[in-house]
Amino acid sequence: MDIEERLDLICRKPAEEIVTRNELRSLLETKEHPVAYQGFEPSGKAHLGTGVEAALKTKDLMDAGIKFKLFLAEWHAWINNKMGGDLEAIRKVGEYFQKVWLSLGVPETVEFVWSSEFVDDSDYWGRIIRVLKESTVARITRCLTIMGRKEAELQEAAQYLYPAMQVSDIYQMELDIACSGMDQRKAHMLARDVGPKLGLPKPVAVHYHLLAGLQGPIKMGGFDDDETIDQEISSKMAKSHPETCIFAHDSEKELKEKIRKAYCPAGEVEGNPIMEIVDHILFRGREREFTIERPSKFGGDVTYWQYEELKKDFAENNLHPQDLKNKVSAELNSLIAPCRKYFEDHPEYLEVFREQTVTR
RNA sequence: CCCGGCGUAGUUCAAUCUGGCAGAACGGCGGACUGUAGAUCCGCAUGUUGGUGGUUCAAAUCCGCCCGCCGGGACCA
Repeated sequence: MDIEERLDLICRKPAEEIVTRNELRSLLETKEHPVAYQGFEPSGKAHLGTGVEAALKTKDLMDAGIKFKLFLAEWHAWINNKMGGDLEAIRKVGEYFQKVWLSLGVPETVEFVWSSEFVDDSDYWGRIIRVLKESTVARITRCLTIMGRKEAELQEAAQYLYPAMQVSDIYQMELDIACSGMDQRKAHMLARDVGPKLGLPKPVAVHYHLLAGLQGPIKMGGFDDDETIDQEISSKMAKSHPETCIFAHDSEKELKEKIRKAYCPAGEVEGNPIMEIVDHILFRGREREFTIERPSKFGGDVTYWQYEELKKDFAENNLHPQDLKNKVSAELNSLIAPCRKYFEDHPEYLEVFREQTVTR
């Protein structure tokens, strides 16, 4: 695989923003196996974003020859009051997440890293203090939205530690690339701003699209100054709203019912969660066969090879939402089937969710 | 430890002062309209009023105690 092919693989959808593509190219040119990571707060069940998209993107980078670390940020989850702040439960959810990703195709050679592995390292905390000393309170405050909380929920002083910890994580693991959803970009920008001041390299950032919840667009505001990004974060699929969130191991029945109820206005592509799934999960910018079965009275079966063709037909009302939904249900069903199967065979990993109430 | 505020439907809150059938909005569910969903229209259900004891014909409401959350203060050799 040459550099351009590797570059395309890394930048492939659902990737949405690369900071910067040129830096990524020169990284690939100068380093045989750059190191990347993606961090998560273990909390709640994995869904199409935290499970499927994360696994797809991890696999892309690994296929492109990147050494990949999946980081399970137990302490961050604790600060963010996930799983009731119970580190024991958080750890169990982390083990569950490992199985989700592996079942969805992440190669076994991935490295799992836990934040508890280096929280007793003074270098780690020393770097946090150095990051904080290079940052103003205002700057850190603006980063707090990476925790996915609204202003009213940002009341605890411990939360101010969070962005600096995330920056310190990047250097602790000696990463070249920080990969995450668009909602984490402020942490990576902080690392890119502060790192050089501390004599540390700027990480390349790979940010992927946040899938909308099945309810469609929500205008909440307050997550980003950029209106498009703000809407993307506001509307994202969230485990706290299970009826508009497809979990990585939903039953076929649950999956179909959720898709059936999903917001999907005919002819409207923007803010359409079903179209987002087609674009970012099913096509992902590549050519493939995508055959939609239709009764002959509605035009009979139709095959698309590119998302752009499908998008054009949908926008011109030549493709009805109902027919598209049927296809998306079937595709997603087979995509998540291995994950569902894994937890059918290993139900013990789901026990942690039995007693716990869902936390955001 | 002290002072104050608060605790009511899934959620945000009203009703508390002045005791008299516990309500609204949003959300949810069902139906109509759509070859999906949403929107719209029609209809339905929201509940141990934090717990407990008391006063009263009658308590979400008044009184006692307890629990929890929030804010402030005190303590800090």
